[in-house]
Amino acid sequence: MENRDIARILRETAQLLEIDGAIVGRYRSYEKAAELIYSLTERVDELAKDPEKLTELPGIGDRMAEHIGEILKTGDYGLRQKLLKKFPPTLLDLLKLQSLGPKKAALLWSMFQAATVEDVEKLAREGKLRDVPGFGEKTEQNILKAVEIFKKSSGRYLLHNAEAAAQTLVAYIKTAGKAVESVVIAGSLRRSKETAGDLDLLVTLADGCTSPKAVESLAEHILKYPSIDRTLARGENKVSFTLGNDMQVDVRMLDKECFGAALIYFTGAKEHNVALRGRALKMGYTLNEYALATVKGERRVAGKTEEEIYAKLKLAFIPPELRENCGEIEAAAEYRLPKLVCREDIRGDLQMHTTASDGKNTIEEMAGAARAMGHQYIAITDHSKSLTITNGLDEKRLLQHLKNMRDANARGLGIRVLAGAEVDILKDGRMDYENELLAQIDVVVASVHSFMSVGRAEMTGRLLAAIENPYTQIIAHPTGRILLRRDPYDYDMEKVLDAAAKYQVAFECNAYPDRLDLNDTHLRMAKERGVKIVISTDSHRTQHLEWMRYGVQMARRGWLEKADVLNTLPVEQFLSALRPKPGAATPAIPATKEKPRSSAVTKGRS
DNA sequence: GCCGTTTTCGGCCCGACTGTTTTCAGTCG
Repeated sequence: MENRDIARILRETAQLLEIDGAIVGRYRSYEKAAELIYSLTERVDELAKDPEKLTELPGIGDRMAEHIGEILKTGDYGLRQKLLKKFPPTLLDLLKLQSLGPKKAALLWSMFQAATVEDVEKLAREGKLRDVPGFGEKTEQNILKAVEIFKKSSGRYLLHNAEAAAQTLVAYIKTAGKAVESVVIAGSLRRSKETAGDLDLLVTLADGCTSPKAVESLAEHILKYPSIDRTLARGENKVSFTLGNDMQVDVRMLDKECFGAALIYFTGAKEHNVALRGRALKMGYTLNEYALATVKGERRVAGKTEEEIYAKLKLAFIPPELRENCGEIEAAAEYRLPKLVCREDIRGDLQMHTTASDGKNTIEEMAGAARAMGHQYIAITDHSKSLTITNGLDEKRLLQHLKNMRDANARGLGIRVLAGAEVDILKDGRMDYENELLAQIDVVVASVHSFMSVGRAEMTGRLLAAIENPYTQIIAHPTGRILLRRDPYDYDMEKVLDAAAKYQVAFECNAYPDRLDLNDTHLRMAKERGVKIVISTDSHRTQHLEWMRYGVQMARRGWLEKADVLNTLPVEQFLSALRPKPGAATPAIPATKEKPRSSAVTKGRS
């Protein structure tokens, strides 16, 4: 059983308990257990073989360990089933509606047996909600709006779209003039999470501009932003609104003395903040968005910078990408946080397409753009023959394309061009080209593009077969997810990564903003097994090469260091670090048998 | 249900804001 399934059962139990009116602490312990398990890199079913291991986890006691045991054994949990006899499962959907929480949902159920979003919408349209205790006309309207948003969007946005929206807004807020000291993007965007649900902006006020009146006029300015659709809240130091695409924006305006505390607070993740506050309390401090202060006497201890707050909490500075309460606080306490890979470490890009298949630019154009970005090498990896929709290359065209890439490289483009290919992994796990041909490709990138729903066992076998093929060097976009549109393929990631480690096959961290694949958890799993990562953009035009930074951000979220990422190496070292081809000549001993092939490679490498 | 250099009981992160109330519960991040 996967951790996420266990976490889901516990989370639903927590929500049902809250609807049922359980005391705060009880449902929170289920919530905390769910969050912990969701973010764990070790498998809970493995850990649970030794019950002591489970109770060593923070927030898991004897009782919770028993419950987890029950979930692993039966696939479900008795208390959850019992609560689902009392409340229908669709009631949990209601919690996704803005302004409707567990208390109000429970009330609607008890008064009207309303259990679905449609039920609630009907009640609101009929004007029946306004008379419910604790509701009113305004709440009724808010619920109708929430239903509308619920129906038409997933409520999340791709990282690069959210970033573009945020930057435009930041530039606008800065036009307020001298009242604004700084405007920074916080929230999940600062953590580089692959999708954002909303934008969090932090505005610090310049000296002499902190009076209520000055803040009021700044809020006025912000709310005149032309793309605003609806103002949600307007208080003394906070404004919230939605943009035309329903993206919610929260802006907090604070004194610059609070900057560090506020930035930690608004960067999150919520779970990280909760854990930090817990640590603060144990040390006799209390932490909020204004400062770190002593519990007794409320003496201010820190607040101006994030660094000083982490330092007072006896923690190393935690980079935003790691702030998910996934072990980063423990690591920071022992000063063993990873030194994360950064964009400047990257020397090459190992997946991109040209006009030979479905790309928009030529070999020379891609090479020129990559050189201009400072890359030292690229692999051009057009699609293979089975992927007809992309104009995939058959054997004859591939041979010609390999020659074209090598010729272009030989002409000297100021960047090393490796003659690669993105080869389809067929339904039965065979590769789309015969080994004889694969042997002639400098960098063999393998990936799945078809039959994505074959089932877990078959998909696992398929990837294992691909990895066992001696010519496979990199597995590209390994889970196949398309963010907000397509789920990852289902397969046994542990098993497949173990095989990748055994056969020295690298996994890709695909930087294409719709993919960002592998995700953070899988990257950590790969790192733990010693599987090396290649960050590639999967560019289909020159502009896409810039997306490398999203791949690096994802790699950082996966705790990767420079040494974990192969394309931080100079080209010769990179090639040596890839899985060696069968019978390939080592640099010292030329293999006469392989002469035609190795001479081609040698030429390519010149 | 978890947990302890205040505690084996009684808390559980913390504050802003709204909308309904007439001093505060619920929701949200």
